Amino acid sequence: MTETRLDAVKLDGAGPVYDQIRRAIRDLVVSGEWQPGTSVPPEHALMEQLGASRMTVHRALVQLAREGLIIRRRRSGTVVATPPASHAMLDILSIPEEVRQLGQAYAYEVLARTDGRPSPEVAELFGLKRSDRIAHLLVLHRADGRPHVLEERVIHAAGATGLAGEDFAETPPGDWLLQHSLWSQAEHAISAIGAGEEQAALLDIAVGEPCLLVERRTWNHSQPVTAVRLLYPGFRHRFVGRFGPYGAA
Amino acid sequence: MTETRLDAVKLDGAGPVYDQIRRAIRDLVVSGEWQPGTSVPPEHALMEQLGASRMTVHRALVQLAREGLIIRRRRSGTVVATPPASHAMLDILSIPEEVRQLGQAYAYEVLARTDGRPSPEVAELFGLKRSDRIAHLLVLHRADGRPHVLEERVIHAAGATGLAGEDFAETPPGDWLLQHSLWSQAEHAISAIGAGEEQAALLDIAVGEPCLLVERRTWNHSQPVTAVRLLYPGFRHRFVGRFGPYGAA
DNA sequence: AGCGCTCAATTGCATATGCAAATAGCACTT
DNA sequence: AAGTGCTATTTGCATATGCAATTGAGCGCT
Repeated sequence: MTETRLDAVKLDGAGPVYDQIRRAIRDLVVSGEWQPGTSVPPEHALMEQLGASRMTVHRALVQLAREGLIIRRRRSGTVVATPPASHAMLDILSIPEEVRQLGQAYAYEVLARTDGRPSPEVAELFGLKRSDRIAHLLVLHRADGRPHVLEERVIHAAGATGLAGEDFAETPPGDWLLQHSLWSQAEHAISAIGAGEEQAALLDIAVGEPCLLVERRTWNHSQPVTAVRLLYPGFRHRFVGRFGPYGAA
Repeated sequence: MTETRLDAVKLDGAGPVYDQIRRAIRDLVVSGEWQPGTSVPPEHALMEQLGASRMTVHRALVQLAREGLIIRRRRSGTVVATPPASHAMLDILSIPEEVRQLGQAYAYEVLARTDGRPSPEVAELFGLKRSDRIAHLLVLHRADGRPHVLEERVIHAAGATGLAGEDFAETPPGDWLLQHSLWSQAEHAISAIGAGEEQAALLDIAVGEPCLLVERRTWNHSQPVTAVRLLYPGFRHRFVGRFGPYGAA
């Protein structure tokens, strides 16, 4: 349990004190400066460091805990939570996991990879400079041997450390990115489209067969990280969500 | 601004006091007993009624406000919020709104309506008894005159007051239900499917054209309210969502 | 009627204080 | 080694208190 640097918590004087504290700590967490697993200073320490009462510090920490950024336990103290990227989001992000949860055998092949500069279309789509270095991948995921989803992905080298030396033989790029990149923003778009010729061949379906197209782009503090297009044969996939009128259940 | 009944707030003695208060008021709101717009008793009143300190009452109310169930303003007091069903959820629920936000003219036709008992399939799909009374509707929504989405809907009469006397001439059923029913749970499923013959004719597209199928079922405290299948021509629709690793942005 | 002023109701925030509950770590025993 | 119990640390909860900020409502003046 590594220690965190206490003097890293700095207030900005804007708004209520408890909220300054909350934002200060939140920023340290989401920026990665306080890594998951490191322990947050106890209320007494923050109280002295910041010159606020314990209840005020408490209020900030309680709120952060409710937001899931930190985990608090009596006596053992407060630690930075491991980001839900590897939990809640995993359902959507990790295809191997998705397939295994269906009780099917997972496998994948990297069909193509090109490293270099983005084409004009890719640069446009993603807001990249033509001079940025990227990797362009085409991956086919299989469930019980049958084609499950076709993945076309662009990875921005600057956002993923160790990209050049990785051949994705062990881990498909989506899962690899979970380990080797950070993201703060994501955008999803879902639409329906007919399979093109090449796509149909790879997915082993008829040309024009309806498919779900999931497009996802992720950024880390406005720097692009990756963009992906996932093409699912439509008839055997559904995306399901449950919620109540006041939010997810 | 109607008044709320103060003695309706009852604690159950389970867990922290602030949370008992929070749940007590939340239940009054989500059950509809405290209607949107009615004013919640001020902190002092609750404090006396419940024998808790103001800060404790305050804590419960602040949390409810953050959850969006109530709205608090100094001096004017606290009122029950109008359910986000007509706000956040509206984006998805109200097709007229969706079309108008695209800057297109909205129109709709009720193509068919049957009132009676559910067929075995409908009963199965929805967990209804064969003896329940339902309405079965087929509605076509148009944007700028062109078919926009095809809606097939089942409404459980017991969950929607005034269903029998409503002909949906003024308001399409989805929007009408927002006014005349409550829901506490919803489930969405999105998939891709090719248009069938009848569907293609109605939507004015080719048979087999890829479409987005959105299926939604809603319940009110485990009692079915409505189920709907929305069929969107795929090429001109996308569902977009944005979020960060710690939740929606 | 309209305008501006004051007053008081109500929520927002922060502090100080005390006790309760959980438990990590340690000393001690078996 | 394994259990057993004590103690100190840390968070959780509730209270009492005081002041600040906002603003609806009434009042008085023109």
